[in-house]
Amino acid sequence: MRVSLKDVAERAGVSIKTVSNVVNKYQHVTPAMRARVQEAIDELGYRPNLTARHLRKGRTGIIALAVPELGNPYFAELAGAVIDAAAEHDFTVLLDHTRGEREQEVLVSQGFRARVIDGLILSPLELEAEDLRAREDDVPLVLLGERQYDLSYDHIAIDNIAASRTAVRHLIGRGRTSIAYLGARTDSANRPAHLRLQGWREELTAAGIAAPESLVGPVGGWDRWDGAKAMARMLDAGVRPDAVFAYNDLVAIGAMRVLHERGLRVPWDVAVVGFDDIAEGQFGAVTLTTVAPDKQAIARLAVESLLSSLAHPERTGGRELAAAFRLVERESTLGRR
Amino acid sequence: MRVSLKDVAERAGVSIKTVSNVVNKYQHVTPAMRARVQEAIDELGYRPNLTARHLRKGRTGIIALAVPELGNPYFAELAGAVIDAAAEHDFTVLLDHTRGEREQEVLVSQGFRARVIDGLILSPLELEAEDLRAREDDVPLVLLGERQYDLSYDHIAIDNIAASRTAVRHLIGRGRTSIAYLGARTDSANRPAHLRLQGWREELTAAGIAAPESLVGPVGGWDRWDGAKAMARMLDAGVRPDAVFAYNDLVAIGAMRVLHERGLRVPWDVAVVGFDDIAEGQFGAVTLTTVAPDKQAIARLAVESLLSSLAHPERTGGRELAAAFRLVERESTLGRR
DNA sequence: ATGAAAGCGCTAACAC
DNA sequence: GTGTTAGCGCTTTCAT
Repeated sequence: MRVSLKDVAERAGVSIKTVSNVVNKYQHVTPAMRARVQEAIDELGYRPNLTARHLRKGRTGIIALAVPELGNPYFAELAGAVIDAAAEHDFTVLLDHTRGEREQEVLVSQGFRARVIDGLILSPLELEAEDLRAREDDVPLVLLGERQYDLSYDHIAIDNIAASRTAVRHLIGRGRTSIAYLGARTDSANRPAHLRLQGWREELTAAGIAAPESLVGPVGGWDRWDGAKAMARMLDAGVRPDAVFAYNDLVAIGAMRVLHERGLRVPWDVAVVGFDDIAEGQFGAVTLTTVAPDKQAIARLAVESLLSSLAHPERTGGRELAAAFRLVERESTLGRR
Repeated sequence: MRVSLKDVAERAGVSIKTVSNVVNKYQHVTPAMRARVQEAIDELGYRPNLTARHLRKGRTGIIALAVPELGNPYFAELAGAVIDAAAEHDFTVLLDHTRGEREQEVLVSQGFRARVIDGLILSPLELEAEDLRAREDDVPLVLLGERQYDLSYDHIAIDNIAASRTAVRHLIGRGRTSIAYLGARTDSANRPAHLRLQGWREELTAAGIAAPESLVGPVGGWDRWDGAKAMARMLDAGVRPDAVFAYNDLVAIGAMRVLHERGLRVPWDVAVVGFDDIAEGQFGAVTLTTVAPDKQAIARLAVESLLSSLAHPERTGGRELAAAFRLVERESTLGRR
């Protein structure tokens, strides 16, 4: 069996408490005693049992992060940022993915997948407010992303409407007049993309440009293939926009592939703007202009929100925490020749 | 405070043991008793404290996965596969990243970053055999990837030499005669890419084709920018291969970008093969031919190896477990016009 | 089939 | 400054 505090105490001929004091770097221990205990620790190769410590303190030092899909570079990059932000506070991160399925998201929010955590950061896609209201788990929860629930949980996101308007404004500034939006979810249960769609509509309207439904491309998901299908469907319907604003970079990349296959040149024939600023957009034959959310800030805010909930359990959340974003201009929206 | 077994026992008017029996679905409990206890559980909203259970059982149900960088889609996709494989056995996954730095890898292997885990899956880049030999942590460890240490830890990888030879053979079969290898690490401490480089060399030699050092492109890392720099350097040196075999897809994508910028057309002027089969390779103006390791198999083997170590601690590892791979042919190696 | 009690390894009051 | 002890919530003999 592993060596415990007790073993070390016996070896050093002191009490358990003294060993504990040394291990926990307690101030008031005489140097001589510290040295003696340390020697016993080294000889026995003692390593504290964190599980026991956790049981005693009621904290595990682990927070969970649940995202829809690690295959989406945005979430993979975000996960990396969360791991770093958590490490700053000596927390480790348990990672889970939900495939963007409501059922999985409910399970995660209820703690059925990981129940040894001090807090949970969840990026929901399909989760409903009622699911959250029915939540029985008392582990602190922070929500990420477009969905807004107006419940007593902190919510971290960029201003999606403002970000979308910035993207569309950029396209308008480049002289585009027929700007499609790719990434609308039609099924009533899915509202995440609504803010970005709304921003697209608002900005076009403000500029006095038409925003017909024919320029709104529905998708079944938000991956590259979904973008490709949506773009193909729009073109097949005889709609030929001179610009595309996509829900995210993956959809944009899928759309660009189809435009390429159809002989439409980006940005000359069609300009494209994505959303997320995944590294992939910096490469390819045409680099991608995109809205870049500050992932580090999102990660930091999420972790800090959780830690503050841990420190002050009585303080209910419900805050809207906004992270910054910026538009990164690349080749996909260069001016026409 | 949270409700414990004791609270439920009092409410139901039974002993702790009986409640425990119900919670753990122990067979020999009378239906009536079970119902009574269950009622108390529901009323009080009891949820077992896993930390306490872990302390008692000496297991946490958590395994850790440490990869170099989540920003590399290969590792992100692999992480997703590991999470799924672990979930099959009711384990959750703690994720960490090392940035491919030896120091970080040592810390992780020693358990300094996460010490509440039942096992560790580590994908090292810079870690040395001596680091592993000096390892004091007794948590079961499984190694992933190209590096081979021949120590008493199970190691899971595809046959890198065979995979590389398959890729190079494919290029030769397409009529390419000047095939560059992009992704050699020159600093002596870094050998991960050696197997793939070796495969490249072996296959060319077997085909009677020259494999001059001028066709070996050194890199500082294995990201897109590294691939771009390496390709640019080679072209700047006046070397003009008609094919490129890259260490991984990211390097290949970086190289393709430079080829595009220089007006060299893929696959017509230069064919390109990558390694990893990340989703990104299926899109872009030119889709990428690549060696596809079976990520699900790798994840499954890693998790199973760990569980077997847990079940049989006496059995030392040291096995070489091979996962399958296949060549996925896409546009980047289509025949010449 | 159910109960009593010990103890996993640790921390934190409290005592000396 | 150091020792004693209770107890975190659970599982697990051992009784009954």
